Amino acid sequence: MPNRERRKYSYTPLAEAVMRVGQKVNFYGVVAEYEQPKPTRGRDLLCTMTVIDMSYNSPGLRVLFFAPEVDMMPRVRDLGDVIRFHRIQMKSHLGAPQATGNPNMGSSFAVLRGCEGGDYVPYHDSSRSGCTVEASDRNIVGLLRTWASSHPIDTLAGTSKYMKQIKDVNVDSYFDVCCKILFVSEQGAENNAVMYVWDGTDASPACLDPSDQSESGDPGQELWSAKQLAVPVDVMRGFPALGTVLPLDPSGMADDDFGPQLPVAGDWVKLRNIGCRVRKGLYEGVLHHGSKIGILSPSAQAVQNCERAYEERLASDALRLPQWCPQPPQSILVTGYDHVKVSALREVLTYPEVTYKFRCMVRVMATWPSDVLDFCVPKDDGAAQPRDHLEQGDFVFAVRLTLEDPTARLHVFLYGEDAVEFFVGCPAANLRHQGHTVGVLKRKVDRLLGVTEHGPRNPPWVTCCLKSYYLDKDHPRETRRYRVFGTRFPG
DNA sequence: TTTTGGGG
Repeated sequence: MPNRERRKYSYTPLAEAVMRVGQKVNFYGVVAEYEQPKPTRGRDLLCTMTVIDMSYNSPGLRVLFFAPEVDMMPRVRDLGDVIRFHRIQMKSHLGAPQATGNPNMGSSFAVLRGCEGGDYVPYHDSSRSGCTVEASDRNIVGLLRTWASSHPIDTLAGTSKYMKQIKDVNVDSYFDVCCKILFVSEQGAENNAVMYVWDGTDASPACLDPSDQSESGDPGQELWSAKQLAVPVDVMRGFPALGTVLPLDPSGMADDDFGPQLPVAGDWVKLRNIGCRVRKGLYEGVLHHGSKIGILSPSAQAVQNCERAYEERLASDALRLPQWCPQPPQSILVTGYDHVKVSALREVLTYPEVTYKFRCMVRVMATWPSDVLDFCVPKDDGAAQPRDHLEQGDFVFAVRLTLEDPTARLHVFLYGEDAVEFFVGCPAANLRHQGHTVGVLKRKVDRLLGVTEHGPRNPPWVTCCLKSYYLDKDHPRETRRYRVFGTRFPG
């Protein structure tokens, strides 16, 4: 544009910018923290970030950028990327400098990759006609890239007094968590997405929330027997084998039309200021208006720590066990296959072969039927006769157990001879005529379910063997079922 | 035009 005078911008080092409270400034910076656009109580969306440069490396400058639409605010892909702002307002908040931008007051931005040797074309900018990058701009960007390559930006990310791992979450307080997004589902008529997040650790067994009580007379069994996660098995197959997958409800962050800008599967994020609740005996993360979704680089220390710890877990027989089961593990159930590696229930659920055998460390959350009186049913060939005319030998155990470990819940069947072996000394019978057997069964089942005189149930960790099978050989995966075998409850 | 949120 030789015949038009080009506006010349001067860029202020951050150390100087923070001295110019009340003025509008232009600056370049390296993004050290970035939180996704989210709704505000006002008309605009807000995205926040911390930028640094060689003059102002720590703690960096907080930038708040408001805009009515997501596309009008900087969409930073990775920490360490370079950002340029024009006409951004310097302010002070509680003694700390901060900058606010808003297209309404003429603010504009351009974001470029942060890696050395990268090009000088912004991958996102606010100008309709494309923004200008001159030789002086390339110089600044190059200097920042070189400087950033020798200054890990990671020091800020992943540390706060609120930081928790998934194994330590509880309903009592708000917290932060660094985690990987495994899956984001659209579901329900409200089109509410659910995010499923993971950090390689195991959530503790949740106490049944009093507000989570079922209204039926059944003491909570129905809740406990609910299957987990509305995640298709094919999706779950892509999940890591171990570690809790925590569902996260972002709807509390929404404001009328806008939800938060959600990350996608595979991203690592730092969730800030989130809560937790218990639904059907399982933890669920909850975002609220004050929550934030910050991005993390795969190279971030927090991410590396998660991945390294997880690799260690995978490789160690002892660390593979649920993190909340007693060490060394003890079990009131006995299996004959103690040398066999323990599988997590997610591995059982996603195993590629449909007929297979596993050993698991689980808790028995519920039985169905819930009354041991109904544990035995007439065999098929006797079903036509009145129940009272049947011989004892005409009955068979048919019980469904809900098993839980930190990775999944699973319905398994305890049937026939496997059940007779399991209950040791309690043959199948018309239990309505077998008071003694019923008493023995009831005591065993109560111990399995962790029933106590008063207070919430707390099922003990037990080892058990499972085998998978199918009902229809033409559709083995669709009709896969699981049975307990090779497992005894002596005493 | 000047909010919103501003780490808790």
